[in-house]
Amino acid sequence: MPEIAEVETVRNVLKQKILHKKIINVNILYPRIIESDIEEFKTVLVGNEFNDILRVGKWLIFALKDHYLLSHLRMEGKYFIKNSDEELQKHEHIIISFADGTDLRYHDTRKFGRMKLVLKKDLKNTIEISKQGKEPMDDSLTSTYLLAKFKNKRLPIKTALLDQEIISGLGNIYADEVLFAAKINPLRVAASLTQEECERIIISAKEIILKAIANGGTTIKSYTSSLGVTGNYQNYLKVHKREGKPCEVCNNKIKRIKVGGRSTYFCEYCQK
DNA sequence: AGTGCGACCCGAACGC
DNA sequence: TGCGTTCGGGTCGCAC
Repeated sequence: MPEIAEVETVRNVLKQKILHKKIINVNILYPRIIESDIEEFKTVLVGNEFNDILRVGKWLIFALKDHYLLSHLRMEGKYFIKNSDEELQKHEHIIISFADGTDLRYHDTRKFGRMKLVLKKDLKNTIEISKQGKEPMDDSLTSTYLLAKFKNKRLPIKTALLDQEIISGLGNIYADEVLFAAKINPLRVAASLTQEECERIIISAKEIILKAIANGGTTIKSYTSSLGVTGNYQNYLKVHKREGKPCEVCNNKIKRIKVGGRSTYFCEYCQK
């Protein structure tokens, strides 16, 4: 599933491929992905061009003339660049055609991804963007900030790490990896964490996310990177999808449990 | 306000 | 083999 590192990888690759190309057609095969009015969506895009691609948390933000196109990949959203004469594949739901004979195709097996248009001046007030918390690589993500956010949270720290309003961009894979690196049990009540433990979470999150971005993200069963880019970070995962395998630190078996309805992998000896 | 859970989807994994 | 069932996972909306 695309988390912050995967979205950043997609952003970097797309920036090399689609900027400043004139959009000549938009074909919407599965309208529910688009939360804006469908006709307005087409009208705004056709004749327009992408000038830049930004990112906030897991949201990709395509800059148009007066609008931003927000795109969330959820679990399985991918973008492909193909020649316009190539046959449509199953699960290609949104086709944006450029004047140079290529397409940007949005592919989403589960149809969970979402897109919407906002006026540029409204971006910061858009609920999806304004609610995002601090990103792992943001210097203003401090232990004091985390401590305050966790103060009234009675839920497990694992669940709190998935809350995009606290830390923006972590998903199920990196939340497990961060807790392992920080040596914190995923079931600990968020409000019980000390400032020192919050510090360890931040240090681990920065390290893991930066390394994941440097490696093009993680390629696992449910998320094969698009655009021919294959991430390598799966080679560095310490706990995720490693149930029953030995912990690299203490050699005990990695456990898998459910936390807040989500699969959670951890080492019960290293993470207290 | 914080928390928990079903809904949204469909391919893969599983059970028989 | 082949069929039916269950599971997963980010986020939202709703109930408590």
